[in-house]
Amino acid sequence: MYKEERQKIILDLVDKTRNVKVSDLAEKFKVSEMTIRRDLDVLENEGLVQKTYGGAIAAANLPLNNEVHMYDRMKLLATEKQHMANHIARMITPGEMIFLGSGTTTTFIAKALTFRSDITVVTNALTVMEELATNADMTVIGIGGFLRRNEYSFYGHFADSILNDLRVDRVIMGMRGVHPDHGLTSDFPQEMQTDRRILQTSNNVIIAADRTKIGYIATSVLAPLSAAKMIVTTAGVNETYIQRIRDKGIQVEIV
Amino acid sequence: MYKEERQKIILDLVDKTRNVKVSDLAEKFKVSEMTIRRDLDVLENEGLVQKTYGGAIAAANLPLNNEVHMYDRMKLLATEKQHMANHIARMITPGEMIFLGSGTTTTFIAKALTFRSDITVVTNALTVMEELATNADMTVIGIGGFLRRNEYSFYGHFADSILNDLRVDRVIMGMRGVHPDHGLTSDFPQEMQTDRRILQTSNNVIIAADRTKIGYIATSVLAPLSAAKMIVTTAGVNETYIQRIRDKGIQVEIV
DNA sequence: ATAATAATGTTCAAATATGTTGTTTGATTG
DNA sequence: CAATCAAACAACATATTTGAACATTATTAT
Repeated sequence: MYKEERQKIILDLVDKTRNVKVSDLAEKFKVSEMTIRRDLDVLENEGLVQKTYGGAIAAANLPLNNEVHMYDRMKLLATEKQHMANHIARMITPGEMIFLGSGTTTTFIAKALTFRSDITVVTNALTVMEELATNADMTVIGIGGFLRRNEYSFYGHFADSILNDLRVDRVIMGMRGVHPDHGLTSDFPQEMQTDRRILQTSNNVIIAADRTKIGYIATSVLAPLSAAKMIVTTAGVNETYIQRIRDKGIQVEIV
Repeated sequence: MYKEERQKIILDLVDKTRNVKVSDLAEKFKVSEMTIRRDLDVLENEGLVQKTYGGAIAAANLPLNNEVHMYDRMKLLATEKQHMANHIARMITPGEMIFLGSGTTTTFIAKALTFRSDITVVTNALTVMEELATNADMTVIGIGGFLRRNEYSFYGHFADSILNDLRVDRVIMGMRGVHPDHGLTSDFPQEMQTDRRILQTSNNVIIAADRTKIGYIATSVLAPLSAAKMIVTTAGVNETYIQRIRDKGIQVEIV
């Protein structure tokens, strides 16, 4: 792995978790802590993260004149996700009952669905519930359970028991890692059981995963790739992975 | 958590609530009070807060943004409910597992509980989930179900089935009507079943009902008064009703 | 292949974050 | 206003992290 890749992944992690540890990263990438520090130095100089004693957090403030790059990147990432979201939202036909998972993209999808009153949305994402509670008027079913704070999602056996009784036309969820051989993986083992149940509530599963997630292998294996019917990702994705995923009979759309 | 994050959160809190206590912060972040003082020193040196004896307040020179105004205005309008909320919040002892229903007052209670990491909160209120997801760190269990939009609550048989498996130390909920003879009544028949289950999850039920609710009879009869252990209401309430409620052995507190 | 360059690893003294203790300072109340 | 008690602080203790300097390994160019 090149240091550029590593740094990109670190940046993604910081964006997502808001806080990383040097020791964790060193272990994760199997490099010395010194190397991680040097990576963080680079990222800090580009204004992308803020180093702390022991690790780093997301950059404190918006870029100054010379660092417009970062702003553009953020905007671009947001636009890409927005794009994916709109694309997926257009697939949903009147009368459908869909499940929406947690994550930025699915929240965008919820936003795109607010004017649709002819569908039913089931979700375990607090952000989706909020969006649809205030700005929409379709039927919304929330999945209860334990609150997972940094993801704003609900999981655990209470969630599972509701999911047991549900069957939906379509499942739409994000995924931390999508790999041709290792399948669908996530970062939070505690939510594994719940995520698996979600996948089982329909055989029409759409995975929304931007290009950084394709080829990535996270810690918890949720299901083989065949659990998904379609992967929606963003431009610039590694084509080799895409080919191998398509070879497995999974539809892939790049938007 | 890094000190930078902690300081950021402290700053947010100061902005939001106008004043923080060293002891509360130390407990919330599980660090020593000395550490909090050092954090406040940093923030004070940056001109972001002003230290006081026992805590800190927002820096005097900071322009009051709309949000703060809004908060203050809300607080002013809802002083009575705020009062009730604080009163009830103080009853909750460490280690307790409580149920919080939906409504303005219970949302205020949630706000008052954000500092408490030693309790578990079960709720069917979207507003409570939001509040506790962003500003607190105790265990939160959400009750799923159908979303009731104008009340931001969840109800229905999915909710019921989770409630079936739960038993809490204390139930705190609002009530549309509280009458000595007609008992506890609500306005939304569809939620009746769920509300009844909620009442059954503990025999320590506290009803928060401002003075306008006492003596009122709404359309759906949920339970006789004896389902409640205590009614908390506001000054100016009709004393005749209060007497008759007390005669039934229900504790009444007027705050 | 060999040299040149870049990336990464290693070591260790200095720096940092936090806790602890004993003392001082400030607020409150009879 | 003195007594009292909680809060603040200074000073020290400790565990962890850092970064400069140098060593080693990988990559690229000649």
